[in-house]
Amino acid sequence: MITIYDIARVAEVSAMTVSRVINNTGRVSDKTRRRVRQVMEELHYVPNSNARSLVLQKTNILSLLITDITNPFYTTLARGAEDTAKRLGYRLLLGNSDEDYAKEKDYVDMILSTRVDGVLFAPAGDGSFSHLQQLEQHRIPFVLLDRDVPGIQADRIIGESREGARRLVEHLLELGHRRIALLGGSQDVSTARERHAGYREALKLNDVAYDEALVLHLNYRDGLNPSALDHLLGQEKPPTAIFAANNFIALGIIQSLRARGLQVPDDLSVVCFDDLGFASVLNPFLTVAAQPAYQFGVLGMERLISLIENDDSNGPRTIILPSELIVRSSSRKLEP
Amino acid sequence: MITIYDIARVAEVSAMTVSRVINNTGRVSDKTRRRVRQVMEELHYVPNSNARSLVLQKTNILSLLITDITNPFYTTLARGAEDTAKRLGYRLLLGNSDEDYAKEKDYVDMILSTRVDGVLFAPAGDGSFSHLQQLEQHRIPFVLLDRDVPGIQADRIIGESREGARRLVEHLLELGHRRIALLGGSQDVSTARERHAGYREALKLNDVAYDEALVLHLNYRDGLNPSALDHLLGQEKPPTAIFAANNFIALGIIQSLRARGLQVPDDLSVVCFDDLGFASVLNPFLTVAAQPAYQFGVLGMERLISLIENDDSNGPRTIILPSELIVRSSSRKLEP
DNA sequence: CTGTTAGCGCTTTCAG
DNA sequence: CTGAAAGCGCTAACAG
Repeated sequence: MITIYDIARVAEVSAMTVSRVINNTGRVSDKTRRRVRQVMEELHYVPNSNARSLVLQKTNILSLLITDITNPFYTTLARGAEDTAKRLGYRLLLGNSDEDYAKEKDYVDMILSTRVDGVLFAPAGDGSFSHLQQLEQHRIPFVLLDRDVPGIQADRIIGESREGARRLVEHLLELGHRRIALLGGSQDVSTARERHAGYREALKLNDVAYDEALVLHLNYRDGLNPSALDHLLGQEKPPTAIFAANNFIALGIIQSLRARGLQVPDDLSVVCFDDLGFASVLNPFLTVAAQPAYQFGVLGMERLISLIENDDSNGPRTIILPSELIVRSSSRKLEP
Repeated sequence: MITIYDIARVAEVSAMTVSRVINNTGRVSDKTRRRVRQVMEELHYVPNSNARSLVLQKTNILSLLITDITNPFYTTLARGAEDTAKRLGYRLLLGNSDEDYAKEKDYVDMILSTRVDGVLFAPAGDGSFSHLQQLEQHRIPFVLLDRDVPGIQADRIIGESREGARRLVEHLLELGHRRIALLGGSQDVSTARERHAGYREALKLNDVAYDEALVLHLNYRDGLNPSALDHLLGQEKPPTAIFAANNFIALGIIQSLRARGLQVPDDLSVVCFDDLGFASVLNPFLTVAAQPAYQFGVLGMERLISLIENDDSNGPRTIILPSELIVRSSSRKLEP
């Protein structure tokens, strides 16, 4: 591996001068600068950023931690984050926690030992608290993405989960539905709680009683098991519509319904939070509250970098991104 | 930031002993080991992997370079790569070239300066040659993913593009189609060439003349512009079916067709290479040659790591992954 | 404008 | 079983 000393020797200058040329820092005569540059090219020199990081105490690496690399919401977000990191001159270390606290913990340890300059952190849930504390302890700047974690003071980019949920449910109410099931996420996750709250709010505003029998708390990745579905549909007054707290839960329930011969929206209407990316282009089917996933990534990354570079810390800032109600064909008017 | 010297001081040993405890190397008495461990915990010590990398000349970082982070083929692949890297104890630096040689070059420079231990490289095309040469020059092990680059000798994981294409076209031929258009990828990309070859092969085997007027070379990301489509459909004998060289080209053409009031498969059949992930679950519509994307990531990563750890270089090895023909409803029998 | 010295945090010798 | 010295590749601080 060739080092600045190698080019220093060949170019007949000191290593320091080479360093100056590389970083465009300090004054170097045009003549030596040119000579050094040429030798660097000839020897195919590439700076060693580990050595650089070690002395500068700055790695120029940022980490993006997401909970489900399969979900178009997060991949779109990742794209926004990646584009922005690249644009602003940072490298990106990717982590995928699979909604699993143990995996998340592993990544936090990796992140710590890598001495990344900052973390874009989509937490698995409230249990991420201790992981975020670790980051705080080590003074690693981070921005929370998509989900809030009680007890953590930090910059964050979050969606209007409650309002979005309310609008989705109100849409169903307007279509005449009164028995609306909520397939919610884990109560451990802030967005799931908010969407639950939005659901209740919509019912209340429209004088529809809240019925526990219509509410299930699931996992954003796995969805629903068959017997729970049996139970839900086997009630005296079964639901005529379903609000799924995210896209994957919706996909799961639609499949399960089909598997037992029920059609959407003919037999049940289904709406959900988060769009499906290009899948919705191919087949505009699901009625959704679409979040600006790409913007989550861009804004989060910009905020993180400004936090790092400008020590921009006049109190943590929260950016709230609205969602858009997109009515498609998975929801329909309830026949009397 | 706390270092081994800090814990050495508190534990009243030398830094070297601390290092030995961290790495479980050399002999250290149980008593000191325990004491050191305890101090590490108390002080929340986390090793600095930059310092470590610098002396060890090994970073434990691998890079995954893909060409389109939006495409489910690559995100699924990324998931396989990420899972495997984590399982085998490596960190993953992600890069997305957007099928753009300039961006790819930037990432290669980043990779070089990061001194990653290896690269999983899905090249943008034949023009990636010089980038791969750079890696060779710096003795960075890499595995080629999905696409081949003429002139580069390396391990690679590629799909059976030609056979997959042939089967898709034969499927259309069996349905009675004779005027089959190819919306191919750039001739700069090995998979596009192979799929083109498979298309010709299928026609030839079935005594159908190859007609240049039915063949377009596009970009895997962007697809087709409207005037080209006009031209294609405005021919004397327009196509009755379309073979799209990848999923995104297929999505684009289906949208364009819809935009001018044509229905798939009623007016034209459409088939393509690569599946659409969960989109196909929601709506099993497109007839495709599905590639085992996750396996691409897993096998590529395993191969790369074995290359690094076992210097497993009795000649580069090529792993060829088959694709599966999945017939769905976007292709149908041609009415006489 | 250019060079020397010291040190970032760690591990590899080599001694004890 | 434990420690001292040297160096990985680079840059900040200070001289000249």
